[in-house]
Amino acid sequence: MVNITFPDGAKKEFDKGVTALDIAKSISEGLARKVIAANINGEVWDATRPINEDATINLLTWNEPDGKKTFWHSSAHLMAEAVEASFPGVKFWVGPPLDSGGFYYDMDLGDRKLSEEDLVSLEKKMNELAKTNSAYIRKEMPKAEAVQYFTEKGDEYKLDLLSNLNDGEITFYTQGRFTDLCRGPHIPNTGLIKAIKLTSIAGAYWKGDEKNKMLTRVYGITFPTQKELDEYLLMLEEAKKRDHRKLGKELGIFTMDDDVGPGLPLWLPNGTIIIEELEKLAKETEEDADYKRVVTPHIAKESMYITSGHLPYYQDSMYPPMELEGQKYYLKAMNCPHHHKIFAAEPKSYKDLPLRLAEYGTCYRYEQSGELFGLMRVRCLHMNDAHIYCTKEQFAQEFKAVNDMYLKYFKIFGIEKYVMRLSLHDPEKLGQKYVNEPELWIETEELVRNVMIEAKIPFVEVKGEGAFYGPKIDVQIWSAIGREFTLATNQVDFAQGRRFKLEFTTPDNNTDIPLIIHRAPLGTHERFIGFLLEHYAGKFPVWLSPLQVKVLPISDKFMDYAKVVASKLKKSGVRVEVDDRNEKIGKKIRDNELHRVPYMLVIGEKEMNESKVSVRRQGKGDLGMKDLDEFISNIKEEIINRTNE
RNA sequence: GCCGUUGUAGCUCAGUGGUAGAGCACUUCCUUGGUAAGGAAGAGGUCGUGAGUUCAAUUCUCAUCAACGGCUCCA
Repeated sequence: MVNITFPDGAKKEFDKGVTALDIAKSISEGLARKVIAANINGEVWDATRPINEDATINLLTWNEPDGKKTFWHSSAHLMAEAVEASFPGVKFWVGPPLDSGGFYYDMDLGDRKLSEEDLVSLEKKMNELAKTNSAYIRKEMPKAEAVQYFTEKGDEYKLDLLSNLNDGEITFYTQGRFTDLCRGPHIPNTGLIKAIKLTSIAGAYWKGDEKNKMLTRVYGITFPTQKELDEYLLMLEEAKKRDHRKLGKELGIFTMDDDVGPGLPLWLPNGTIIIEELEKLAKETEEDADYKRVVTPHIAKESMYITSGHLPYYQDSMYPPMELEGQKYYLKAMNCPHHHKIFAAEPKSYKDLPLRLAEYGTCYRYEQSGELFGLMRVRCLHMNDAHIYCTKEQFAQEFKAVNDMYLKYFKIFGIEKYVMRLSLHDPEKLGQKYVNEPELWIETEELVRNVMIEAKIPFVEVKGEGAFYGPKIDVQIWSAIGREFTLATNQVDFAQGRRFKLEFTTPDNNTDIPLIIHRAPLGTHERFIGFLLEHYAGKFPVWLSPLQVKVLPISDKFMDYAKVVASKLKKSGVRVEVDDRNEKIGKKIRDNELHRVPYMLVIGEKEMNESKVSVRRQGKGDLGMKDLDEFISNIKEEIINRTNE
């Protein structure tokens, strides 16, 4: 007998060799039908795997993340079975579930290419195979036997996987006619997979290394019911409507032009208003925090980027140099070297520190063509940049002050869905991707970690995401279609101060090198506005909205009064236009609702006679008649307070 | 940069080996209408670009550019 402990602490005895599925059945048939896998002593197991020792059990269904993952991983196997049936000789690499939902499988199809039609027929095949209710059968295998199996098959990919596994930890899974080397776990049988959608075909480098062969990756998603698949597809449609590329065009925010070049957005008048509002916010905030503004050129000589160390570490991301008078000049990809030169322009004392130099700097980065993505990833960017030069003693407070500034901004914009990431170096890439100062790395990373812990700001740590000159706190966000980006960043730099020979005189009349904080709480205009478009679904709060009020006369009899209203608003500093088209009021409302104009003022006979306006709020409808002066003072307050509605 | 897909009017999209169509937007006219589309007429495209095949190419082939979905890389 084995003792099974349930999540609520209840204990029960079962025969040795009992499975999670048996246990579920002992509770109810309904539950047993829903069980996907089970957490046994903290490890996710097949629901059909015999339990031979006392254990704690947590039955996993579709409602648990691990249940979903198991479901999708098994779906990947089902897809592989369909692929193998359709394309004999195909070799598989790995087929994991995705945190964001669904799964993929990487495969080597030789010279064959998959088309969209292939996906449709594969889906059909998968549905047929699912209906066979084939069990996923687990089998342990000695390493030698496994190696022999794949050697005979000529499967170099699975042999590569096996080379990292030890004897005794190798398992195979078989469902229907498909057998795969797999750690598992899997769902009990294919019949649980009721709704299948293969979403896309893509190339993916083997082991994620661009030097390796490119495999074919097929993405898909599955659900236990058709309804859930339909809902998922609907959700994708909705997400596409939020896409900043679509909204940016509809709302006249930015445009791209082939003659200007890829990744070089042109900011239209509406977008420029948003830029100017953001800069106003940044300048106010930075002035409050005792930053000093500077302005620097867009280019610099090669020698500066040799000094900074950017050329060895960053050259691939910079536009190639132009040669003038025997000198090479680079377009700047970052503002820091220019700012360091400003620091160095005059001798500094400890009394000058912390020195905070701020600039909305224009930078150019030669991003690889395939990486460009609307406004989120571009080649010309305007960075909410500043560099803080401080002593080691001042560092913690300065770094924390930057974090506080982030949080203050995020509150203004109502940004809640983000992850703070402590981005660390990768010791294996010291000297290549990261300056070769192992002790300084550890020391600085600890410094940053402590600031975060003391500030009680939750964060995750990721190795290999640091800047070449030091660790950083990145704010990670997700675009409407689920792509991850760094929105804002707060970086420590222990390297460039020394490289630029930046010094200050200490109280005891010695010299020391400042620590440098690189920070961009509002990231770049490009990415930030791209993000805001999606965050607000185009419905900017009044203070940010390119057009704040549209005056809608019922007919042109009221045009003169409409113009008086508009001119009063304009004099109060409100961005306003009159809809003077020869259209009915319903049409005017519809068009301005679609353009996300926050306030519409309907003007007719009543309003004209009483010096009033009928206020309509975008997305909310008619708010009723108000005195014009009352409306003006309300909206001005909303603008000044940067009310986030 | 790599793999795949796409490229027709300002936007969304039909379509064809014999020099192109719809809806919306736009212009003009009628209409002067009270909270999400009033009516009519009109204008607008050398079908991404370049070459090839053909009597004939927007349609077939190749190249190239760009966008999109991924991979790699990053604010």
